[in-house]
Order: sequence, then C-alpha cells, then structure tokens
Amino acid sequence: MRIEDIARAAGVSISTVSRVLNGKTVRGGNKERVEKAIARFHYVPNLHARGLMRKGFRAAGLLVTSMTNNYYLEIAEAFERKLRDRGYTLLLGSTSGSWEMERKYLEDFSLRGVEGAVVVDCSLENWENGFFRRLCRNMSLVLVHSNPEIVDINSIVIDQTMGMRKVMDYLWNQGHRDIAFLRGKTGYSYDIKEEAWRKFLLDRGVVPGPHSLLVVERGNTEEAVGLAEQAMMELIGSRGLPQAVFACNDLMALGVMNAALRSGIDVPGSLSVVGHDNTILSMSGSIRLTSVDLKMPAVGEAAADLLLQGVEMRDLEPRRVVFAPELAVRESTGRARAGVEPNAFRADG
Amino acid sequence: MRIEDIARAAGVSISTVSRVLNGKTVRGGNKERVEKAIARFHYVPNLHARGLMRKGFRAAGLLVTSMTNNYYLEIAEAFERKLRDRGYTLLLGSTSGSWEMERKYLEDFSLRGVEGAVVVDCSLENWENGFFRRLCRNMSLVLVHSNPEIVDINSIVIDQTMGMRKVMDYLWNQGHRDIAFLRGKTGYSYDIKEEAWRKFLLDRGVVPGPHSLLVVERGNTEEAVGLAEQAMMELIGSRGLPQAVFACNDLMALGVMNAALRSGIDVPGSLSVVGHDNTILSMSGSIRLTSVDLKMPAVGEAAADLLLQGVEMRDLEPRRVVFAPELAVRESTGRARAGVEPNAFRADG
DNA sequence: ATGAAAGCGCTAACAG
DNA sequence: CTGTTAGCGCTTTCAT
Repeated sequence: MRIEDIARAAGVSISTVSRVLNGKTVRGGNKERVEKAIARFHYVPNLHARGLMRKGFRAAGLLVTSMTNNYYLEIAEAFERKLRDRGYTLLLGSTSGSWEMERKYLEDFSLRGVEGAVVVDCSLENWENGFFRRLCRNMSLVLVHSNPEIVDINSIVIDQTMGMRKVMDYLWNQGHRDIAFLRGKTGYSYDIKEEAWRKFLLDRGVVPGPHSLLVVERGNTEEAVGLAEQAMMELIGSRGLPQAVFACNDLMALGVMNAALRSGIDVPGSLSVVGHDNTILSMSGSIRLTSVDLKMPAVGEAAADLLLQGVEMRDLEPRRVVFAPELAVRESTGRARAGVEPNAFRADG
Repeated sequence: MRIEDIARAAGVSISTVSRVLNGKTVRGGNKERVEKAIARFHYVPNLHARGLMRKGFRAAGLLVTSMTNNYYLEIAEAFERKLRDRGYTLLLGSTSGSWEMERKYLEDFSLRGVEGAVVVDCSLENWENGFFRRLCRNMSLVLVHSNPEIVDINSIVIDQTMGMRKVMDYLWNQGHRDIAFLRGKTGYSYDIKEEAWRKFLLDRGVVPGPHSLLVVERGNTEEAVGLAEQAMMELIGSRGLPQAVFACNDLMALGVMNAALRSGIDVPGSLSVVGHDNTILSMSGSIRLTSVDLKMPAVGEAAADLLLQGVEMRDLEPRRVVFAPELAVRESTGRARAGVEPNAFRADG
C-alpha cells in the first residue's frame, strides 16, 4: 500500500495525499476523500521514504548497564516521558557494563539515525579512546557518571563523593566514630565511595582499620543480601560490633539488617545502618532503611533536557550538570550507642 | 556526507562503497581504500535511504505498563537480548495502564515501521474494539496477558489461575484451611486471583468469609508495604490470626511479614505467608518469602520467538503459548499451626 | 489549491 | 570484481 494507491482511490494526485498526510491546506472535499481512503486501506506511510526528505528520525537511545536494576529504570521512565512529550521515541539497550557492548549499541543507534543518546554509568574506556568524542559529531551525546575528569562531553555528574560526605557528616554528628564500610569487589562507584569514607575519617584523626572494610564478591546481585549478612556476622564475631555500617547499596544494607536481627542487635539502638540508592528495598523492611537518594528521576529529566538542547543547537559548549545526592533518613539510624571507647576501634588498624 | 563523497575520496564507484558497507566481496585494495575514507570522514550511511530499499527497520516495540516495576523489566531484558542477537533494536514505551496511551504508542511504533511489537498486560479495550486485530496487518503483534478469551491474536498467556491453584494446593496440603487473601483495589489480575482463591476453598467446602479478604487502596506502589501491614494488623485485631495469608504481590506480602514481626507472630510457625511475582523483594528479608514465580525471562524469550516467527512468515495462524507459574517455596511457609478449629473461620463469613 | 516532476541517499539488477 | 542505472515511497518545488 503506497501513497499512489491512496491517490488513485481518492481520485487525486499523490501530492494532494501527501499534503493531507502533512496537515497542509487542502480543499475540504479532497481532504475528506483522502482521509476516507487512508482509513479504508489502513494505509501507513513508509517511514523511510518520509525520513529521506524530512531528515531526522526523532528518536533517542538510552544505554544502561542492566535493565533489571530498578534504579536505572527510574532514569529511563523520566527520560522517556520527557522525550515522548516532544515526539521522540526511546531506543533502549543494556550493556552489562561492557565497554565493547556500549560501543556496539552506540554505533547501532548512530546507524539508526537517532538524534541523540544518553549513556548511564558510561565506561571510562570509550571516553579515553576518544569514541565518545567522535560520536558527538553524529549525535547529541549525554553521559551520566560520577567522574569529575570528564569535562569535554555533555554530562550529568552524580557527585557521589558529596553523597558520601552527607552520610558521614550525618553519622558523625550523631556521635558515630566507628563506622564500617561495606562494598562489592569491583566497580568505580565502590572505589570513590570508599575513598570518600576513608578521607572523611582520616581528616578527623580516625584511622579506619582493615577490619572496618568489608568486601563481598558480588555486590550487585540478589546474592548480595546473603553475602553481606555473612560478612557482617563475621565482622561481629571477629572485631566486635561497630557503631554504624555504611553499605554501598540497599541490597547489602539489608544483609546487614538481617545479620543484626538474627544476632539480636537493636537497630538503630546499638547499630546504625545506612544504605545507598534509596530503592524500594529501603522501604520494604520492618525497619525502614536510611539510604542515599540519587534522585534518578531528576537525572533522567536533566539528561533529556541536555540531549534535546544538543539536538536543537549543534556544537554547543559541552555542559555539565551536577547532581548532589540527598540522604533519606529513616528508622535504621540514630545516635551512636554509648560506651564505645573513642579510639577502641583504632586498635584493629 | 554521502556515499558519493566516499566513492570520490576512495576513487571508486558508489556501488563499490555500497558493497563494502554491506560486507560483499570487493577487491582487497579497494576495500581498504574505502574503509579508510569512511573512517577519515566518520561517514555513517543514511538509515532511511538504506531502509527504503532493504525493507524493514529491524526493530521491535515493547510496551509495559510501568518501567519501574522490576518484574516487567525482566521480560524486557530477555526480550531485548533475543532480539539483539537477530539484529533488532528495542523501542520501549510505558503506558501507565491506559489503553489510549497503549494505542498511541502502538500507532507510533507502526508509523516508525517496526517489524513487530509485544504488549505486556495489554488492555482489554484495544482487543474489544478491534484495534489489535487491525494492527496485525501492519506488524507482528504479540500480547502477554492472562485472559483465556483472547484466542485470535498471538499471545503469551500467563495462567495465573493455575499459579493460584499451585499456591492453594501447597497450603492446603500443609494443613492450612484458614487462608486470607490480600489484594489491591482494582486490576484484572487481582480479580482472577481472588476468583481462583475463592473457588478453591468453596470446592472444598470452605466458605471464605469477608474478613478473610483484605483490600488495600494502592497495591502496586511502595506504599503498598505500609498499607498491607496496617490491613494485617487490623485483621489480627478483629478476627484473629489466620493460618496463612496470600498476598497478590511481594510488596504486600512484605507488609504482612512486617506486621507479624511487630506482633511477635512466628513465621512460618504460627503464620504462613505467600507472595507473588518472585521479585528481589522476596529474597531480601531475614525470612525469605515463598512466592509465585511468573518466569518472566522465559516469557520475554517466548514473546521474542513468537514475534520473530510472525515477521518471517506473515499471516500464520494466531498462536498461544501458555506459561504456568511455579511456586518458589522458601522460609515464610510451613505446616499449618495446630489448634485452629477446623471451621472456626467460617463464623466470620 | 492542485498536479507533474525532480530528487532525498542508498541498494540491487544488469552489463561489462 | 566493478561501474552504470533504475528504482525504493515520499516531500517539495514549480508551474498551472
């Protein structure tokens, strides 16, 4: 079914059909006849033929490292809504954290003629090897990350160091000094959080001992709950109970909560627990978790804005929008328990 | 930058460039020259011009009712992976459960020339008004739902009634007779679960009383946990503790668990709790939830298969693939507590 | 307001 | 193996 068939059926020229299709002025009678023919044949104009003349596909790609991580999808939802309002469609891909896949997807998006793309938790590799920069010539690219070095490409920067400072400030002000840190084995975002934790304590004359640092093998799968629980049990057994534990995500924080529950430790009376990402998990337990809120919906909107801006005015200066996480204080944290030797925990260092 | 520019730069004809682009046999020397030119100019072939000849866009749409519901995204992930392997790209949309939006998205997908689309938890409206059937002429459509009536369109049917029977069979065999049912206010999937619960009991001579049916206002948001907890507390206060509670999703089941914990009720010793959807929530508590596993990744794969099949051979008979949920038995369920008058709970009816 | 005709940038026959 | 050429289905001048 082509435009020609409609033209014939309506007894007009293809130009007239085209005009109807594009909402241009056409005589009433003709317009009606054409619309009737279109409806009768369920005619759908060919996308590619239109695109060839009109330029632009009105689509944008979104790349996340995992689709089943709720917290990425909060970006996706906000991003999609905003795009949709402007007539754009969302192409979605999931990289599993591999920079090669990231590149493959982005190349595919580019081939498919997207106006732009945003990459959440983008790889460092594709920045270092110049791929992102090259891509910018073909589309409006927006990176979402926590790396202060990347300044030459449109970015939404999530200031995780600031987020950590808020956590530590809060705990410190509540009297906590012996604050354990629980992380997954590998990942840039674990690294910068650990660094911020360490620095905060060192700046205040507290040396975080090796036993205050807990590492679980896979911090980001459902096993993380069990692994974190186990790690916490071992910690309690070996060096005693810290005043507080910060976990790099809610999954692990829940593991800590479970360990406390099993050991009869009162949260937050004897132990404060802080999670990260403010997922639904933090709201689901009987003691609701204090957690770091990355404000992903806002990030998604900002990413859409930046992308759209890039589409409308090409080769603008690369911009950076910095998001500071907030601490959502709930029931799992409170004043530090008394009776902890101020420097007792230094002994394990 | 067009193919012609590359041809000129490489000193060959546009056909040769086209051949290189499409991986056809070209003399070594020419191939290299063309590739060099492509790289030098960062040439990206025009999508629409290609699509015009090649037909098909190699893309498929996926429509869910919410992106932030983990359990839909499990379909998305599996679906996307399978499509990607065959060179397809995923367009994603979220309908918020509105049939008008569902239609709008589907029309847009169609306009964009997708080969097919799958609609998860599709609306009844667009089936009844014939929209889905019409759409089938333009693309390969796959519906994912639990409605046994829909037989004229490719469907993945999730047999929730069967899932409920498995739950009830299991509980019944564990000696439970007084089984409460917890649902959200509105939704087809709540309705069919309730019906299955009621029928199962009635078939066995048990009349489920009105106090065994708990309804919370919003069953699918994060508030559901708190609302369910509250509802459970009221239930315990008013008509006493049932032997078991089935909740229509893990969120509400967790609310029940929290109520039990606060009331000092032993789970599963005094109360068995069953959730639904088998989300990560069911694995996160200190007592891991028994939950109904809908096997969403498998559903996603099956949907991709059906869609691809429809693309390859048009106007095939509409097919139906039925998925029977499994019960993932964990720690929140066990044998019914003794000392419950066999028919005591009838009294509340 | 309308129709004829010229492309949009590419792929696929076809002939060499 | 390579170049020439005819479309793919639409939008858009340009006359009328």
